[in-house]
Parts: sequence; structure tokens; C-alpha cells
Amino acid sequence: MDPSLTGLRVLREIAERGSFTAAATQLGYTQSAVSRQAAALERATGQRLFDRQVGGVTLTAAGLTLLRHAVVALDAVAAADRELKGLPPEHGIVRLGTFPSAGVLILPRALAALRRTHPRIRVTTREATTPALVRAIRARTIDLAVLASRPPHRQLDDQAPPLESLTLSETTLLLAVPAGSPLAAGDTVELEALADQDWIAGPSSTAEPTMGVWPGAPGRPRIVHTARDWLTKLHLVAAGCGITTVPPGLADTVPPGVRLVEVQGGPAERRRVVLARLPGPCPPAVTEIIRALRQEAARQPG
Amino acid sequence: MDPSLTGLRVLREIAERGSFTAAATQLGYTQSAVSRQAAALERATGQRLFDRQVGGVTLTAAGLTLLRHAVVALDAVAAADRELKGLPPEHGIVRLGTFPSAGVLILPRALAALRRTHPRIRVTTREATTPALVRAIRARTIDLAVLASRPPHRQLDDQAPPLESLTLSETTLLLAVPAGSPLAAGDTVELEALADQDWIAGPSSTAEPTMGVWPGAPGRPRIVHTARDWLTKLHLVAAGCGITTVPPGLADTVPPGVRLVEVQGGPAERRRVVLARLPGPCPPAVTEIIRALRQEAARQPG
DNA sequence: GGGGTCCATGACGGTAAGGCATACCAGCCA
DNA sequence: TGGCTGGTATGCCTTACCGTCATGGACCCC
Repeated sequence: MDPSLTGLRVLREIAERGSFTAAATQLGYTQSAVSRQAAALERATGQRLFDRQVGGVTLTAAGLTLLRHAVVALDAVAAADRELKGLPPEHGIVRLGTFPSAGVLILPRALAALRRTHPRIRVTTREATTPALVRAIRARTIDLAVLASRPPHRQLDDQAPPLESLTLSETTLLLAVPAGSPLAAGDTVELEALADQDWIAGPSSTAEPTMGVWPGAPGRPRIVHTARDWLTKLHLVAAGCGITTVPPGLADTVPPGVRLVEVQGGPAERRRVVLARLPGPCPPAVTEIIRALRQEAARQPG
Repeated sequence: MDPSLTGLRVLREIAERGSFTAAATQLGYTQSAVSRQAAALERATGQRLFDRQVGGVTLTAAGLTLLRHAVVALDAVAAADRELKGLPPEHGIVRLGTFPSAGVLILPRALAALRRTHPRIRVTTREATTPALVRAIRARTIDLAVLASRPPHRQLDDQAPPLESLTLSETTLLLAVPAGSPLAAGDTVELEALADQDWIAGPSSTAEPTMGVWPGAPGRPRIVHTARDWLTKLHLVAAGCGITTVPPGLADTVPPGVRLVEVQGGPAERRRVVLARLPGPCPPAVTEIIRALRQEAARQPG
């Protein structure tokens, strides 16, 4: 008895999504089907491949080794498909994953610089949360990820082999306030002044801590708007609808009517932008991207 | 719709065996099942993969490209299987195919020499007919083949890319006769003297010309024994049961009671021992084997 | 403790895979 | 020309698997 191709596909999706249910919806299956496929894989290999934990699953060591080979097999049939369709092979393309706010910061400039210096390198980009990106690296769905990390800066996950990570820049969080607001009076505001404010947050998700609300702000934050987009959030701030947190890289792109101020009186809210990838040989295109990203990160205010 | 793993396995087997029926028996399937799998593959890819000809099938260009990727995928799941079972990975092993009489000639000595100079290189060996070996190279089931070739030395097959071949040695056929026979009187015999003789031939197959009977011998050969094994054939000769052809490499291993003589009066029966492999990068272990085989071939009488 | 989120599992239908028998086709030989 | 011998294709049938639905059980959080 041996694994089926769909089984391997399911394995990869589980590895990437971190749960049977998420993998199922992604693949257009039922959760039940994915559960069965997972069971079939474990039966076929005779080993436990998944660690069922609350809130999802992670791969066991055996699951990771199977995943490693599964990706090779799946990529081979995908390559066959492309080649038989007459499409060009995909190697040389670097798949880059980014956390949401990287998209408006270093990423476009780094890619533009890269296109000038190395026009042959093709890059595809995918935006996702940090844990999703870490899983995607392990599932070999992306080659490189730009991640956000907050103290304490632990390892990205506790699977083997540990991911190779490289700090691109270390910044401190800022607060975006309407230009007319009393909070915009000085260059800094006190933490206590953040009580009883209207907040503009990111999309609320159970997994991630709410983005947009200053961590440790006193009282229960009153979230009046949620928006995914930085531009939306900043324009909401400009319209006086509320306040929100922003990374400092946005400093020179804020629309008129928005002021960025620092917050005093709490712990320093330091953020790192981290580059992560699987350990092992690094193809030249990837090293070039890393070089471009580092160069661009160095040029940012920090 | 995409190909299944068993479909790819069937494809590889068809490529290797050269016919649906042979692939079926090899895989333990019915010919019908293989035919359906082949049809399913062609339906899935939307292209003709097989050239149905009399006596079997060959792969079309599309079939060959699919095969190339299929082998990668199948090897990946095989590697996963091995690794999950705790077996060592198989890379570094060179799979060598040989035509039958190579087994008693250069092969053992070359492998012995290789084991002395490079004990780390593992070699597996498989014996098959020349066309089967050529197909096995294309199916990537073997990495290298030692083939016999007779004039005119054409290309090994007419598929793309053409196989890379390298002549190891060029020899001329000899005749093994019982020591007491009138044929053993001198060092040579005349072609006409071969009429009305008892012959010891190889296993008769419809595909291959009968081995063992001197090509162009006058009259209809009277085959009184057939044997696969060189030692068997030579002992049959020693016992006076008949005569047979042998490659000259056996010269120093013939049992007592057997004499090797040349044949005059016909076209020179030249044979080449040829090394063949797919074009492309050559892993170091393979180059070492090639080196050992060439060295051993050079030390043979030729 | 109730609700939400996750995985497991019994029951069920549809599809596809493989076996069997047969049709069919091309070459070969008498 | 008419079997015979390779080979492939295909209609019919059974079976086994795959995915869905619905439900149950474990766990966390509020």
C-alpha cells in the first residue's frame, strides 16, 4: 500500500494550513475527507504523521520527512503538466512570502531595485500571517519569507530543522493620530492618554493578537473600524475616525491630516523584520533577493 | 484532471518493457488494465503519449517528457518510503545494465577493481537484452548500460535525446569447437566447413537473431541444444555435443576440451561493446564506473 | 457550563479501477 | 488465402475507494 497523489497534496496543504479544516476548505474538500486522507496516509506509511493538538495539527518528524519527498513528487507532476501544456518551466522563480505591512514598505522598492540590477529574476509574492508563512516555508510552497517578530524573539517554530533567520531591521511602533486631535499636539503621547480612544484595528482573528491597537493601552479598547488595508486605515485616521498603530516605515507616505507620534510610559514596542528560509543550499536568485532586501532595509529610517 | 501515481508507474513500465502486455505482466495487472491506464493518462494530459506500432508501443515526444517528470515523482515517493522505513537513502548507488555475455567478461573484473579503488561506490546490476536495456535507460531505471552492437553500428534508438554512447572495445567473433573435432585441427576453419554441424545456440527468441550460430553459415543450422549460460554451452562443446560462437574475451576461461578458432571465408564478424547512457551531467560515481570499465576493457585481449 | 473549534467516524452514493471475455488489427507462414 | 500469433481496444461486471453528510467527542475560552 502506498500513498496517493491526492494524499500527498492533502499532506502538503495540512502542513501549510496547520489544520485539517483549513486544508479542506482550501482544497475544496470536506473536513471529513481530509481527515480520512490523513488517516489513509498514516495507514499507508504505518507511522503517525500528525500531532493532533488543540486548534490544529503539526507534522511529526515522520510527517516532515514524508512532506519533504511529497513536495518533490508534486512539483514533478506540476512541472510535467506545465511542460506538456507548452508553458515555460518555473525554475528560477523565487516565491516570496510577506507579512501584510511588508507589502507597502521594503518590498516594492527592493523588487524594483532587483528588477534594475537583475531583470532575469522572477519573483512571486504572497501575503499571509507569520505562522502561515512559517508553515508555507516548511511546506516548500514559498522559498523565502519576510516576517514580523515582536519580543521575545523566539525561534519561529519548534520543528526540525530550525529555520534560518536573518534580521532585516529593528524598528519601534508608532501611533497614527488625526492632525487636529489633542494627541497630535506634541511628538509624543503618554500611554495613559490612550484610554477611551476610538481604535482602527486590523481584521480581528482569533489566532493573532489584534493589530492596530497599542499593546498595553489602558482599559478595553473600543474598536470602531476594522480594515485590512494600510491606506484605508490611514485615511480613516485622517478623517478623524480613530487612531491606529503603524510601523515607522510608513512615515513618509502618510496622507495629509495624519500625524505619527511616539508613545511614552510603556515598554518600548520594538518590532523586527526578519527574513526566514529553510536551511540548506541557497540558489543564486534567492541570495540576490536577500541582498536587495537587506540593502533596501538599510536605506529605511529604521 | 491529473495523472495518478499508478498511472505514472504504468507509464514507466510501458516505457521500459516496450509493450502494454509486458508491462501488465510485470506489474501483475491485466493487459486491459494497462491499456486503460494508458488511455487515462492520455486523457489526463490531452496528448498522445504512445505510438501504437506492431509488436508494441514506443513513447511519443510528449510521452517522453511526461516520463522524465514521472520518474522524479516515483523516485521521490520511493525515497520517502525508504526513509520512513529507516532504510538508508539510495543515492550513490549506480544501476548498471548489461547484455548477457558482459557478465562473464569485463564486468566482474571492473567491479572488483572499482571496489578496490572506490569502495564507497555501490553498484547494482541487471541483465537484459539490448533493446530492453535501451528502454531501461530511457525509463531511468538504470543509469548506464553495457551493450553489444554489431555492424552496421546504428544509433541505439531513434528517440530524443539521442543516447550518449562510447565504444569500450571492438572484437571479432570466435568459434568454440571440441578439441578432438576435425574443426580443431588448425587455428582457423573455413566458412564452408560449418555446413552440416550441430549447433549450440542461445535461447531462441523471436526478437533477437539466434545467438550461438555463426552468422552466414551455409545451409540451415541444426540446433541441437539451447542454453543461456556460457559455462553450460562451453561444457556442451567440450562434451562434443556441438559447436557455438563465443566472444574472444572468454579465451582464457574455456574449459579443457574446447578450442577457439577463427572463421575464414565470410565477412569479418566484428562486435562492439558499447557503453550507453542518457546525455546530461554525469554523477561522479558513474564516471568512476565508466573509468573502471574502460580500463578493464583495455586490458582485455580485444 | 455553554458555545465554538477542532478532529474522528458510521452510513451512503457515485465513480473509477481492474478483471474477464471478446473484438480487432497487422504481420507471418504454409 | 486462411489460420496463427503477436499485439491493442472495449463492453460488461464487481469491488473498493473516495468524498459527503451527519453526528459524536475532546478541548479551550468566555
